[in-house]
Amino acid sequence: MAKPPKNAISPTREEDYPEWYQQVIKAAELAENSPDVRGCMVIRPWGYAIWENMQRVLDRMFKDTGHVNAYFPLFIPLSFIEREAAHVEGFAKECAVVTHHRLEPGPDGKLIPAGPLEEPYIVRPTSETIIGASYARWVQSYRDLPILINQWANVVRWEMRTRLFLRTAEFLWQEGHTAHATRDEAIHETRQMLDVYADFAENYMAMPVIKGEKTEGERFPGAVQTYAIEAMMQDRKALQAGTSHFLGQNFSRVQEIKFQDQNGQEEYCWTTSWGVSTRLVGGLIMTHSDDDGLIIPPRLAPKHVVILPIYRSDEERSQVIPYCESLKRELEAQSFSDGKVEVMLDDRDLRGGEKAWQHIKKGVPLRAEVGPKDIAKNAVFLGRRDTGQKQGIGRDEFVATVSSLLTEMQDGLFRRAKSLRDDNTRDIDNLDEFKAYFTPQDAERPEIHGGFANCYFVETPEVDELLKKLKVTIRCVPVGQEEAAGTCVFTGQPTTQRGVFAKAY
RNA sequence: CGGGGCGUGGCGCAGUCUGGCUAGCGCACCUGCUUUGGGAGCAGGGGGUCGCAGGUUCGAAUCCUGUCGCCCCGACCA
Repeated sequence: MAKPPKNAISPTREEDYPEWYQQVIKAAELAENSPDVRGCMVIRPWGYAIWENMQRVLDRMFKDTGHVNAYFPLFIPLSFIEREAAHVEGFAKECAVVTHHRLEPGPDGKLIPAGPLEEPYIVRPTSETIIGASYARWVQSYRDLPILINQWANVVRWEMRTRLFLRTAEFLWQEGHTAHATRDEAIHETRQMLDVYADFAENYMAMPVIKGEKTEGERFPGAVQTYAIEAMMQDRKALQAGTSHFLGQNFSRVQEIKFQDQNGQEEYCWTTSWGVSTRLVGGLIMTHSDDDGLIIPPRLAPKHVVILPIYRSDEERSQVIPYCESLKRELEAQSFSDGKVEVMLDDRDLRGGEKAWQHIKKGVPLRAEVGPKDIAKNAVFLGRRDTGQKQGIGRDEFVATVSSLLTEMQDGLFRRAKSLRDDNTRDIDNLDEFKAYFTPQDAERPEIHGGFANCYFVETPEVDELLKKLKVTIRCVPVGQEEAAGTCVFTGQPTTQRGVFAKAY
């Protein structure tokens, strides 16, 4: 009857990490590839609930830093995108274009597009240009500044190869767009939002990140500076989890976003943009989950506790269910993080084992099994998702400590993720070591290897070529590093620039 | 865009080379009984016309032609 101990997810992370990732998403019912629309995903209720929690927390953080929400059109006139040269270069190859506004029956009875548009629209891949057009109309005087607006939206980028949450043709995100009177103020805004993202990643997602600046080659098309937070996944690859761009006056010049300053001088605004997307859900999955499926940090979990009633007869049921319901109410009266403890009572007609496994795979932090034996002792049998630990605990003690237990789990997940990153980060100062670090033992079936490498470097075409060959990228130059002189690992040239290198998603 | 592969119940597949009874199997699903504290067992049951179109044939999932879609590798991917 008892099955041999087995992991819920197959393959394991060690066996095949990319496939494991797919299977975790499937087993946790987070999302699926749309069978009808190429490259797009269906986000299922459990996955969407995680995104909603992310939204709720971030939205409050944005408002606490003075931002307001607004909404701009899904479509952008083709000519808007053309205005900023680097911007065109970056996005032209992956745009969905709307050319008609009507369907008519064709000769074979099938519908064909009709009513061609005078100027085609593109579906926004990002909204700098369409939002900038509004800003140009709204701003006249320095008194109109700053504009601090965020938009929650979907965007479309016609990607060749997609992966659930990490890169999909359509995805959900927020994009902040701000306009300022001075360069310093805009730079401050850019850095402030980078800090907000890092705060969110570390304190809510329990995902340690490195804040850094992107090199020229990795910059947002049209930006003067791009900052990002970079996280390490369990396969030791890097994930860019959020970006904050200082756009200088590049966009304001081509869009005529200008104002009169105190001296009556006409000036162009300094603008910024910043965003995080549903990719964060992918980051959350790959940071914490194990070979039994998803693990959700409690502060973002849609449900913190699932109560699993156990009974054999109607008679037992009539005893167990009321006990569970009152336990649920008591737990829900407890506060956790910035809300209450979220509890679900799972009274579905399924076998106990199967039911328990479903919640394990979905990453619910705590499972409380309650049967007649527990009730006799006024206790529950508690399982922790993060450590796998299970033990009986008195009901009153459980209720009294649930909040601190969740906090302990949240902190533990962060520490575990940080150890993984720290253990797989090293300073490298010679090229042979660099190559060895990033070269798999078995090229046919690459194993988990490498990690983050901190190296002095200069950016040259030859260096880019070598990195490309190794499939390694410069993730960022961390902010707040103390300046020191070193030697470029690749060219031997003296430099003070020190960056984080890694394979990346 | 170049190379390779695949379309058969919800999912995963066999059958195709060598056309032939009513198109099978596993999982999932439904019902009943026995079970139930880490993924249950037995019995019964529902569901597919074989991607699509045309052709060859007494007969096509199977052969031929065309077409559509998807996947993998490469290229590409702020």
